[in-house]
Amino acid sequence: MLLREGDICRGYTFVVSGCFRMYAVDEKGKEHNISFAAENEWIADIGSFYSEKPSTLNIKALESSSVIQIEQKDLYHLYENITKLNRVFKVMVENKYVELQRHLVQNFSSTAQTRYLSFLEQYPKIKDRLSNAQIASYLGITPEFLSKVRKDIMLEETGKA
Amino acid sequence: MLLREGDICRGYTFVVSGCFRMYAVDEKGKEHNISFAAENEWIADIGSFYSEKPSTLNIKALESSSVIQIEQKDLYHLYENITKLNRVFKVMVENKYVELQRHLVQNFSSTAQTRYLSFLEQYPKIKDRLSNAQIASYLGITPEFLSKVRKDIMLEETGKA
DNA sequence: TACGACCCTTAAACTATCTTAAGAAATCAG
DNA sequence: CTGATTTCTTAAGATAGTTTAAGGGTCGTA
Repeated sequence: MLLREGDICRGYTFVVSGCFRMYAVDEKGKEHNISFAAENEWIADIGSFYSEKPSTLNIKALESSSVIQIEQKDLYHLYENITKLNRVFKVMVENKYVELQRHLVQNFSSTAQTRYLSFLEQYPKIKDRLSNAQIASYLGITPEFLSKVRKDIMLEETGKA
Repeated sequence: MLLREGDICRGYTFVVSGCFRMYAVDEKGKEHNISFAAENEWIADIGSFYSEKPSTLNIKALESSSVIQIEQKDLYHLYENITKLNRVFKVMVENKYVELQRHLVQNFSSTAQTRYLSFLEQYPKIKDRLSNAQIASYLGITPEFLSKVRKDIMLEETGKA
């Protein structure tokens, strides 16, 4: 468990090996995955990190993982000394922002099947390592319905071929 | 029309009077509202602004409005001279980020009725100025269904009272 | 080898939301 | 004030997704 709801996100985490998910818990106690991070990716609650306010999200390992954490003060220190690094993180934040917007729009513009297909494209590395429940939570559907979606896709493919 | 999909968002807009919406257009041509801005609020595609990459969003007036636009170079110039301003914009970006996350989670954790009720709380100023179609687009439902949601809420209230 | 735990799939019944179509209400131009 | 245009509501039928429950596969453990 890297981050718990209510705590302030005090560092960026670089995933060396393994896999993490960032998720929110709603009023009914259900968990909703917002994003994943596997090898060579960064993860953090950017909102909490930069505002230094308590996070509403959780970050948790899905496999036994090893990570490198960079803390706020060290990062800011590096920012000052390495101008390029500043830009790297800036671009990363921008990308996460745009990704979040895309996720939102896609979530109310397309059907679960379409969302699943674009999930497969977007996360080719981890799609086979995640349980059905994790993927379904990211897509905003139940694991049972994900099963059906997969079946329908298979039927369509074999039907066409 | 303040920003058109494909253009780079080159400035922040401060709404003096009137009202704007920021929206995305999906593959089927449907429009999905992401956020609104009325008097004394700022609006911009933050992703495009800071990355200087083409926007995937549009910003359009809902009423005849008057605005003040601050351009990139002027803003960066002000950043250097007024340290406090830097912080003001930083906080604004953080808040928008968190709002976007909340919108996403809420969208797949709660029913249309719940979402509508929290929309009313969140946008008390503009809730009466927006057409049904605009509100429905923000909630991710059809205007017809919004009608029904409203009716159901009324029925529940009178039923209880 | 067998057993239990866990996850994935299937199916049936149910619910939320969409689509279509029509009528009622509000807005606007002449 | 009247007709035209747009927006809002209502209702019926269709679809997407959920819930519940049951059965099958896989894997670790005794």
